[in-house]
Amino acid sequence: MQAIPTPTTAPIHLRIADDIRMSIEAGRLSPGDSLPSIAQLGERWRCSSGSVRAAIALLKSQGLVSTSRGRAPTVRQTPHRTVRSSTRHQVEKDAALTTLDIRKSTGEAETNLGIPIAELRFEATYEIITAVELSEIFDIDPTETILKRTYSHSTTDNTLLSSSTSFLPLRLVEGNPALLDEANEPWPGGTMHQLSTVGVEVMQVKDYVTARAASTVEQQLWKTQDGVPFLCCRRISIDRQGIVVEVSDSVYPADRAELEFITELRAWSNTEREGMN
Amino acid sequence: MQAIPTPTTAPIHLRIADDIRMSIEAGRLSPGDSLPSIAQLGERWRCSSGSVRAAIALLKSQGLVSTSRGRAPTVRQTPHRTVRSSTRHQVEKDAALTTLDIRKSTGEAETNLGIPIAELRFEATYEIITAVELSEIFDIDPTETILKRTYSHSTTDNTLLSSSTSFLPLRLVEGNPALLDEANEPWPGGTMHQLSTVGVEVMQVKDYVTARAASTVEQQLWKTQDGVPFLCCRRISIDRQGIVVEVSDSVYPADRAELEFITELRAWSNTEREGMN
DNA sequence: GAGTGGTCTAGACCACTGT
DNA sequence: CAGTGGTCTAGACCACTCC
Repeated sequence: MQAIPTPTTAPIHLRIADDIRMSIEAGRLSPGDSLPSIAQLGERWRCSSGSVRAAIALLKSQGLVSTSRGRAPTVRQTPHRTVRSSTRHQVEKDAALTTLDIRKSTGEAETNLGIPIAELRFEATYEIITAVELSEIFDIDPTETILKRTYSHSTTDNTLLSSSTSFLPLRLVEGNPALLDEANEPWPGGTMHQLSTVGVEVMQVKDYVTARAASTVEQQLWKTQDGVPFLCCRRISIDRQGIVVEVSDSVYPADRAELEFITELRAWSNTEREGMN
Repeated sequence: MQAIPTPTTAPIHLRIADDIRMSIEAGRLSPGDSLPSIAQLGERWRCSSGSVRAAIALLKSQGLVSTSRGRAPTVRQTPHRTVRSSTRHQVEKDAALTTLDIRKSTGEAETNLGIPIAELRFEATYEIITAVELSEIFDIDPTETILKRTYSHSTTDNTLLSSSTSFLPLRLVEGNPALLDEANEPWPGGTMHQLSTVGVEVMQVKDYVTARAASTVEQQLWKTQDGVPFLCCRRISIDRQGIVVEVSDSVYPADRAELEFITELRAWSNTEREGMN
């Protein structure tokens, strides 16, 4: 990550972008500050506006700069990241066996996204599909049926705030018809309680995290800026018998989200500790 | 994520990009396939090559398409993702109290990046800094000293394969002078064993994961393509007394890495389970 | 209304790939 | 060598912001 000076033989738009990037990293430009206008940069670097635009476009795709019509480019303001913790798994499990009131209130704590509830829209859609690619992960036949549930929260002006998809083998949940009706959402206590109604206790949760660039549609739905990637999280829930009972996919705009995972380690025994060094 | 048709009033480069994206998502174009050349697309859409270039640039920044000089653009091949599991934390802790031979071999298993060892270059650099922004997380004075250690693996042709930075309060480790000499790296057994030599047992590890777009320098160092974001992982290790003993930052190109975190849940007691319904 | 960025064009030159 | 993408220019028109 050392500072390799951009060679003077490099394309002009890369040299311009590098110069601006260095100004930002050195603190000569702070978040919110305006850059020189494209025309001014073109004069300073003695090049056409097209080359300056290419430089600005690069910085936008790297998340360093924002632009909008009629205003000079600005150094991007990064929003605060909300932490989502894996401790929710245990909290939800603990709440699953409590009263309706407690389940309701823990659910509300979870969906607190810093927006007044009145301006929040919740949506849940149920659909029955065949396993196909999910058959491997559930270890079932590709022709078996699966309940696919999609959840989202958005503001009243249609900005997505959360989005996830959950898959449950239909055979597992059809014992309780209430679990097949999306009108029962939001279900107090969430999936952990839903599964408890058909005798399933989740003992282990595996989270798989990666990231990818945003598509144009995602940028519109979440109202994210250029250069903001998405975190993709696949959660696999496993029951007492080691059977995969739920698979859930979530996405988070990476400029607003941070995922916390806590690993408790087994203590060294005293005899081991004595032999240390 | 539904298919909103791009309006015919939208800029031409967005319509072109959307059309190509739909062809890829519908499977009419498979990874590795060539797209029409920029000139051909310009004829088909009756627009200048500049607009087609803008469309292709957008698809590149979204990770869908690759280009290189002299060849038509192609649908990008996604490399396989290597899983890095949080179970390593326990494995390293268990190994810390074993023999030198076992510690060496578990270390080798960890650094197996699918590259012959002979073509792998390991680098470790030690440096002593003052805490400044890290003082809060370590709960120490900003003027206290910290051992900063940077690690990297690269191929013989200078492509980064792994990169991480570790911070240890100097006061914690200066009891063992061997811990202050980078010539002792790679240390068999890693940080867990190093800490054991000064009587520290890590009981809890917290991982914080987010992502951001790649900078130009990172793209060169890791030889990643446009549109590949980086996963950023901050690991905080906590000892028996609840004190933060290590902070470690790692980055991973998101097209090659997937992080696994396993959460074991406490069982419901039998009396609780009987009340289920 | 002056200044800004966004879109688009037509054309030039260069570097690289394949045959 | 023909065809490809990468860089760069000069200029046009439009949409938007701010004074």
